[in-house]
Amino acid sequence: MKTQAPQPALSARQFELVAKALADPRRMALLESIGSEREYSCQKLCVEFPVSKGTISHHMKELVRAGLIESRREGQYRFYEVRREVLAAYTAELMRRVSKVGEL
Amino acid sequence: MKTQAPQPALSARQFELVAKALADPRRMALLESIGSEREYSCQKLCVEFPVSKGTISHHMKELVRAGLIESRREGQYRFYEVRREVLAAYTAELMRRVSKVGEL
DNA sequence: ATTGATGTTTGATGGTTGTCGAACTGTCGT
DNA sequence: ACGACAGTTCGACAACCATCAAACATCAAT
Repeated sequence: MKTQAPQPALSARQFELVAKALADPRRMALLESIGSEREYSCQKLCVEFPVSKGTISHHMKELVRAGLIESRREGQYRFYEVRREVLAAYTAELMRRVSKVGEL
Repeated sequence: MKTQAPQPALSARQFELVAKALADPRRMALLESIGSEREYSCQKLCVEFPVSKGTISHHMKELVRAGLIESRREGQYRFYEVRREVLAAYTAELMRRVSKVGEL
């Protein structure tokens, strides 16, 4: 019997991508900012973080690639949103992988 | 009201170390092997993984530094054990950091 | 003490990656 | 069409890191 809602289990590939994406402090900080509101504009990130636009763009590409962020375009602006289900799936898979067999 | 047992909250520093430690696939694999039993010898890891002793030692140092592994010496052998509370604290902190304010 | 086995440390190397600046693309007003 | 603003992409560079081989340290048994 399942006690948790059936998360869409990450592929081994995506698991790696998420882990890598979360490993960089700057990327983690970006993720946190975006997560602090329902959506977050790229422009706002560029103002908030002391790095070049190019660097922001690079990091966002990685976060999207990992599936942790969904991006939407609105005119000249781009908006980001955290996909918490993916993050939840990652943590679930993480705990699952280090659980002893035959233990809860 | 708290629904979860109060985990010993990771420091910002340890949070980074754990994220970094989990980012390398080899290190993750080592962690999984160790987690598959109550304890795991370094020797067994050296046999199981197709990398040099030096490399294993390096990875284990990182895992210990992150607090994910506890190591114990027994005669000429060294044994490792996963610290699941730390892993749990990491995932908890991870979810906490990307939760919107005023949302469950 | 000498040998053999287990880990650790060190130096070198090749690959990855975070960062910048600049060039480029795309969109909105005027 | 032009200029201003928003993002992306590219080339280069420095820092980091996974890996190896070899030297070193530690322990056990002969």
